[in-house]
Amino acid sequence: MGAKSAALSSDQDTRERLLTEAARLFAARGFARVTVRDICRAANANVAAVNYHFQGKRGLYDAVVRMAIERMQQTTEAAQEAGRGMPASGQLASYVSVFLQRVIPHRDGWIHQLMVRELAEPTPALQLVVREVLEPRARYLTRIVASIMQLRTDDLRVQRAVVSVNSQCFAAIDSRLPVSAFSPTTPAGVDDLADHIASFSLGGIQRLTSSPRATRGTRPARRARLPRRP
Amino acid sequence: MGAKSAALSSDQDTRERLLTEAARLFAARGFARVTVRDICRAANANVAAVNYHFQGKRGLYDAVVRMAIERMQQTTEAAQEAGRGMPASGQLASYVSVFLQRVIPHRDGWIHQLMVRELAEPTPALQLVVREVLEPRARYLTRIVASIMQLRTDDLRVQRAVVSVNSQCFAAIDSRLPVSAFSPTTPAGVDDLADHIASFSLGGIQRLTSSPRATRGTRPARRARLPRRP
DNA sequence: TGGACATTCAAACAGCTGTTTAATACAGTT
DNA sequence: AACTGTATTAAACAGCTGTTTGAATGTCCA
Repeated sequence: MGAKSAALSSDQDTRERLLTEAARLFAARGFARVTVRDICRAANANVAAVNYHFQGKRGLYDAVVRMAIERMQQTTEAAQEAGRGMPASGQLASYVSVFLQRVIPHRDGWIHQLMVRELAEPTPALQLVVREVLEPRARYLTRIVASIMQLRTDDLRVQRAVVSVNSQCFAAIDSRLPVSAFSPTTPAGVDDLADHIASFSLGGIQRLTSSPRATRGTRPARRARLPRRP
Repeated sequence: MGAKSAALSSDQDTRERLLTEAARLFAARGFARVTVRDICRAANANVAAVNYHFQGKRGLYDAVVRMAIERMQQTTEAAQEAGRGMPASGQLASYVSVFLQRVIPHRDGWIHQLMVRELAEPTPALQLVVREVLEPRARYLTRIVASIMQLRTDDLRVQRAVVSVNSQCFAAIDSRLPVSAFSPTTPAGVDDLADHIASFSLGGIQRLTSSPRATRGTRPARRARLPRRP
């Protein structure tokens, strides 16, 4: 290989520097708002380097997404590992906790910023993320919830409960809205939040299980037919 | 006014046509991926029309966002109206139901597509959306939840519960992921989903209320000042 | 050494971007 | 009739976009 071995701009080679800076920039500003020249300037590389190493801007982006997927898979694995041997409700709490502890603080930030953007303007890469990360996580959670509710994993009530849990986790990740008491700053705060989500969710699941339909006595009458515009 | 009265391309004038097509396109593809020329072609208008009527692309986008805000405020109002006179738990269910019924089906789709994109790459307009739509909704929900839990509205447990409820509603809106049993197609399906979210949430709230201390030793504490960002 | 190879570089390319311009058309008023 | 202000138009503008080029590097192995 013809690397310049040492000296000069950095100790990692150009390809790696491009990858690092591209991840940071794509996450921070989105695919369309980052120019190849931005990335190359940040990575101390020539404009042509992106095309040389990644066959274009899109190729570089795909490489970044693939990098993100790997990291997310590690998180999935860790979250499952932490609950091994526990009862289902403990696994749920454990999953939520590990998930938040890993994702909220530290510097994994760029990954989820990137994912949020990818969801907003999906590229072919999104399909890969869904299959390799999101679906496995959902399957794992589904097994847990089904176990708690003592229902089949393909029961609609189970699948809805899973989404209810998942959506809370995602809300905790979204740093998009400045609002929300869902943005803890300390590790203890993250633990607190994880406890809340797990507890809230277990309560919700319990309610669904005990009364497959309807709410306590406080049925909201029959639904007021909504008027209003088409 | 110097409109061509009738005939020709359409019966609404250029300004309105631009607004309509811009809303559709911005929602479908995002701000950066829509060109002024795209919009003008779709609206049968000249390229310069955008600058003439809206002082530029950004001005047109702002106008679209303002349009979206108005519609969303109507939804907020309707959701609150529907629960008037009910007990708090009924108001919660009612809020969720009206919210979903209005947002999920039919052709309000562009509004929330637009919001998702705005969240992903915020413009100065986002601040307006937060203040005029999101915060009022959150305040209303907060009053309801606080009433159910019999706690102050500024109690951290209340605010977290509100986010838990809200995040489920947002998940139901997000049509971004093909996945999820959260994507009903019929009005009855929407009702079902609304029931689920309301029920799940009431269960979660109940659990939080009955066990003030979380599942672990961590204390929800008395009104820990909410961690504001520096 | 000298050729083979991978990598970097400055420069140029073609294309699209939002915006401006200056000319024109047309309704209503005087 | 001429004047006025609004609205539309085709054409051009300046700037940035991702990508390509062809020459110049440096490194390794025969």
